[in-house]
Amino acid sequence: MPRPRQPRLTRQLIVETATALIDAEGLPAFSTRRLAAALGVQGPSLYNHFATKDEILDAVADGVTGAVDTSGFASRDWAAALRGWAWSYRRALTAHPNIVPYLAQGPGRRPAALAMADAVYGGLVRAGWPPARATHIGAALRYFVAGSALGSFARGFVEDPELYAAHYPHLRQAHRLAEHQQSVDEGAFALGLDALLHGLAAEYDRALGPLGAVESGQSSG
Amino acid sequence: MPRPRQPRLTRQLIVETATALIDAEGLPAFSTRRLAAALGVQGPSLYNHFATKDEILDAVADGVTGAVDTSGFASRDWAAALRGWAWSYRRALTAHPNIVPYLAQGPGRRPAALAMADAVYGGLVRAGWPPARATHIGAALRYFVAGSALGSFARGFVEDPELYAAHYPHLRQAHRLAEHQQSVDEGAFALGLDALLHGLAAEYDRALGPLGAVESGQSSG
DNA sequence: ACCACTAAACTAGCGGTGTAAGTTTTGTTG
DNA sequence: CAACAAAACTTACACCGCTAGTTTAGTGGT
Repeated sequence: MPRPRQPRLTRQLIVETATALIDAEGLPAFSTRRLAAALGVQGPSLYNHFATKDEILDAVADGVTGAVDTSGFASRDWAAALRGWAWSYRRALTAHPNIVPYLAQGPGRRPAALAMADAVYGGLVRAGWPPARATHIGAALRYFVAGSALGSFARGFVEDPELYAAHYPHLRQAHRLAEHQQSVDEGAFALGLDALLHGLAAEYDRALGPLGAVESGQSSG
Repeated sequence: MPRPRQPRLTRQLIVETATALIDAEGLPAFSTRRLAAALGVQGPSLYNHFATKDEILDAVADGVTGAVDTSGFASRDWAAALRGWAWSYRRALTAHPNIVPYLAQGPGRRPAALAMADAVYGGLVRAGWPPARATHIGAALRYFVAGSALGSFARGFVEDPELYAAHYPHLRQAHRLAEHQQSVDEGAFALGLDALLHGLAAEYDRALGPLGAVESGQSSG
């Protein structure tokens, strides 16, 4: 049954199905043959549209990153923009937690990720941060967001609390919290983000003077 | 050639060889057959000592985590202890960057990771942090360290700077820095860690009073 | 209207993977 | 010395990513 009247496969359709499949069954269970089956097609047919499995995963990851909102850098002060970006970034990743391991480790050439980095870097430089500092800040926040989305020890705790209690006495309490895994993760994220931004604000004042350099892209210094 | 006079395989020997192999050739290239070959043995022989490939990887990951130094929590104030731990943690991960993706995504039951979490949590609580806060702080720092070890955009930038310059104007400078990838990563880590600790210190003073609660485990409050 | 060409599916198959099953021999223990 | 466990072996299964070659439906040119 070759060359149907209407193509059954599209890059977009493949990516959407792949995303749904990964969301539903996890990254290890995701294979080209299974993806093809979900599309009603034989395995190798995918290679008419993508050169490699990683290229498909890159497209999926790019779709996830593309949902991140960086508009704050155009309208708000750098700290508020960073905060909004970080939360949006986190939301995008936790919406598709199963591709995060791939996304986090990946160089790859994913336009959305580069566009995001560009927006953050540009916004920080425009706010007066020295270029090198802007690079570091963007990277540090990415580290934090990606790490938080990757998974917590809470997820790793086993069901039986008694099993570890004897060996690791302090974890008794923390262990109980594993039930509220998600809220722990979010609480840790909120706390860490606040601390990071607080520290950055102090650094900003120290390095650039409390007068503030170029505040919002207006009026030079 | 079954059952040699002296066993050729040991759990320890397997883990050591696996670590070396992953360090040398990367995680994707690591397979049970290749590991067995490196040990002068057929593939399935490994299963006399480990039930599954993941169990081997868990052991490797545990070995890496085991090198993290948490002794600071016994001797220094919480902020210094956190700083020392974070750097030690980072050093342990960057010493074996290739298993980090596995380690980061994995819950797994790895005693060293649990011992580490226990030491951090205990140290923070002893310093006066409320238990919930201690959990969050430990998690936030793990997020940051794991994220930073996983990979930076610097590593992801392609060789040809001109290729992206047109599309993402702000990245021109950052792009050049890709050559100094390692120093960028480390700079971002140092900056982020300082900011985090600064923010936490402020929070500590605000929440527990500038007098400090129980400073070093002595003298109740 | 025909013909060449391309696109998009197919089938067949290669080399590799993790691991289960059963075999054989060695070392240890009652 | 017999019985048993341990630790290697061989064989084999189902799956993996991907290549190669085949077949046909649609498309552009004359």
